[in-house]
Formats: sequence, structure tokens, C-alpha cells
Amino acid sequence: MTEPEWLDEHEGRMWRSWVRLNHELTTALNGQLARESGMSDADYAVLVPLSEAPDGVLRSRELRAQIFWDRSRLSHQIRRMEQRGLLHREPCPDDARSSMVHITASGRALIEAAAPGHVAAARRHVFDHLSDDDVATLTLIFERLLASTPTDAD
Amino acid sequence: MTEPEWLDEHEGRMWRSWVRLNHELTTALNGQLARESGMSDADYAVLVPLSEAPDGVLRSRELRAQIFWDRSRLSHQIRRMEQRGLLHREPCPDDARSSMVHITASGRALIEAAAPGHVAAARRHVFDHLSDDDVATLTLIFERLLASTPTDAD
DNA sequence: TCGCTGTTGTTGATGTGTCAGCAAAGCTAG
DNA sequence: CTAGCTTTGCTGACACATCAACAACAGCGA
Repeated sequence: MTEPEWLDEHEGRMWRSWVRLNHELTTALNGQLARESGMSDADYAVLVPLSEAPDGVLRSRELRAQIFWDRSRLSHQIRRMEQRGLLHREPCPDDARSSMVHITASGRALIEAAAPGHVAAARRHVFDHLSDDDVATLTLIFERLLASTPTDAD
Repeated sequence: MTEPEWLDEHEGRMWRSWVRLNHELTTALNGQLARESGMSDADYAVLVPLSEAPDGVLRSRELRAQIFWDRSRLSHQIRRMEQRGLLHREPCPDDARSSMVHITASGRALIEAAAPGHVAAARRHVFDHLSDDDVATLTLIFERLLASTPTDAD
């Protein structure tokens, strides 16, 4: 509660375009993933760090930290993906509470087949329309906003 | 498919910060709405145009156009909101396929109570950290990207 | 050793978003 | 008029996100 109480014309216009762009982009990119690879953006988010990890294994805790998810969301997602054979869990020797998440061969095959098309779609929808300066500016602003929204209250 | 096949360091950094920022912002703002007003962002999105419409009435079709939703999403949402008494539907005299969506008194009371807090949260999380130039730059870029993502294929 | 506290992952309930498919009504060319 | 074709909204099934509550375990101090 720092200023007036409403958004002015410029702020409102930016806000609406941002909200709408986010929706259209996620719709477009999720649709592309679903059609071309039969996977969701959540599947993709989980498989990327797993495929890049040594031996394709990560503690649940470490996986969560890399993609900034909460426990519950990841747990549900892991269960669904395990049922489809994309990964499997094993007890963790160090800490009996934790579990190790392994990517399977079919999980690795899936993400490797999906990645190029997904990146291409991101290029088509976003980076083809941004200059280097745009990318630098957006990075600056996004990281500034991230720094001031530390998963806090309200 | 215009360039290499992967994102370079700058693009990847921007992409990750964007995705994460979107998630943190929507989480923060949805949580604020839920806690302070007991409503979802979807409720808010529907109630805003309704409360601003003459007599608090819109054809379903017009409501859809204003918030850029598809039929199914709006239909489900309207049904849930009608059950909670936030709005009600009536047959449309002009076109028997269509229906008129009316905001109720309690729907109007809810949105009017919720709006100031929601705008304040948007300020706290976003606009307090943006200069006028930032807002102008972001608007330019977002609208450019929107123009080149016309709800199309892939 | 015991008990307290924080952490880890899980579960069930609920609200939400998407998809495919549907029925009814409008529209238009013949 | 009528035979397509489109538009409008609805529904059921499913995947996903969030929340509250839980059980098991780790760490630590008394």
C-alpha cells in the first residue's frame, strides 16, 4: 500500500498484457509439448534436472530446490510419473526420510526427444521477437522483481 | 526453428527467471486473494468485467472476449460461481443459444471488497519496483510478443 | 536417555484448466 | 425451405495445483 489505490492507465495496460501473454505462452508451449511428445510442462520441468544430474539421480529435496516446487506438488507429480514409468523412487541410504529419484531409460528418451521441439517453440514465440537488449532488460527486471518477492506473505 | 537449437546463457537465464517469477507472482497474488477475500484469481477475473458492465450483465460471449478465455473454462467457472451465489444465468432473448450472466449483490460486494487489497498486493510485488520507463518498456515488449502469438498452432 | 522441534515426503479433498464430444440454435447458399 | 456449416454453451473425464493434516525420521539440548 504505497501509492494511490488503483493502477493508472499505463500500469493497467502493462498488467493486462502481461497476464494475457503468460496465459497464451503457457497454452501454446504446453500444447506443443502435449501434441508432439505427450507430456506436460510439469513432466518437462521434472525431467530436465533429472536428465542433467550425474547418473540421472537426485534426492527429492534437491530436485525440489532446483525447480522451486513445494513438497506436495512434487510428490503428486512424482507418483504420476512413476506410474507411467518415466522415473522411479528408491530409499535414501543417508536419510531414511528422504528418497532418491531416478530417471528411467524411457524417461530419458522422452525428454531428449522433446527438448529440441520445445526450445524451437520457445524461439518461435519469444526469442525470435526479442533483441539482445530486450533479453538483457527483461532479465534485469525479472531478477529485480524476484529478489523482492521472496516467497513471502500476502 | 530459426536459430541454433538451444538457448544461450543469456536466453536461458531470462527464461528461467521469467518462469519462476510468473509462478511466484501468481502464487503470492492468488494466496492474497484467497486469504483476504476467499476468492480465486479466476473468480476475480470474471467478476471484474461483470461489475464494470452496465447493469452488471454480460452475454457469455462478451465476457469470454474480455478475459480471453475459452468456452469450456468459462462454463465450468460460471457454474461453480453460480453455486456460490456470486452470479446467475438467464436465457438470452436475442439468441436462444446464448445466455446472460448477471452479477449478484453478494458478487458485487465481494469484488468491491477484494479489489483494493488485490491492487495493493500488485503494487507491493510489482509496481513499487518498476520505474515509469520499466513499465513502458515491458508494455512494448509484451504487446509485441502478444501480436506474434495469435492463439495459433504449435 | 528423553523429549522437543524442524524436516522429509505422503495423502485426501477440493478447486481449477484442458480436451473431446455433444446438442441446440443460427446462418447461408442452393 | 432445407441441407450444410458455424457458433454457442454444456458436460464428463482427466491432469494438475493447493491446502491441511499426517507419520516417520533427524538433530539437539536437558
